[in-house]
Amino acid sequence: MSEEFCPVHASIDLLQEKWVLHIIRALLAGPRGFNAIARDVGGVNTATLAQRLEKLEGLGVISKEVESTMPPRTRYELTEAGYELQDVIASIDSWARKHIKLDETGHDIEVVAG
Amino acid sequence: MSEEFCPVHASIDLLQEKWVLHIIRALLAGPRGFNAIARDVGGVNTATLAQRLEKLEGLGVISKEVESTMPPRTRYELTEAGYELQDVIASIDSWARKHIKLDETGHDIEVVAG
DNA sequence: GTAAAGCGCTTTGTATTGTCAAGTGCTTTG
DNA sequence: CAAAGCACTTGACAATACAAAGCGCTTTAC
Repeated sequence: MSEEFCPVHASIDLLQEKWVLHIIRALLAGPRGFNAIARDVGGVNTATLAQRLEKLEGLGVISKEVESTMPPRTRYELTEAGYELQDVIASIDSWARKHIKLDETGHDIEVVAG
Repeated sequence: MSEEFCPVHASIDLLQEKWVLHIIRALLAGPRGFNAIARDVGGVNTATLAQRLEKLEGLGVISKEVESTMPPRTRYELTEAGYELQDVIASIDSWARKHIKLDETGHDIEVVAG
């Protein structure tokens, strides 16, 4: 019964969680506060974002620093390990620019060979 | 109000959908049938898998070939564009091997600086 | 000098999404 | 000749994400 542990499978499980890649991409541009991440990511709801950030912090991908409680000011940034995810984002970036286009309607996406 | 289109954001939306990266990783090892993908991916339910495959086919990331209807035999494989996602999987792979470990309990994962 | 906007969240419903279990009709393997 | 495998579908259920409102307080904006 022993499912042997596969780190690649585990990290895909992590990265495919909704908003995680978006959050990492946002933080690669530099440290940010809660609402700034929400804006950069676009369309995430704050309850979900709070929970994702908490999880990523617990895992050691990002770190949270409370700079002041009142007025509230928090700083999220990538840890050393988290920062190394830049290669993943970079390869998504170059794939996307080569293969992702808008279709004729302008509403949907298509993947082209180009 | 015009949200300008960002292909990178759009492709993250695609790749973060549950099971998508696992499916692509499985198909990078070669073409496979429906149940073989399910086994490689591990833990996906067939209803969800069917719908993910249909979507990926519609986008042009994978192609489906029905080899015989009875007995049923189908072949899914990556398109040219889909195959180029190997760089994404490869960078996840090398990040994972460097940074993902099991914690002491053996039940949870942790991200280490290493 | 006061109203509005911003900060980092939490809370309460509701909608969307994924899951479980079972089942289909047929062939090949044991 | 029963059991297992193929590629799925269906329907009821559970987990997840959502929108919207609100908190207590400061900093801008008029």
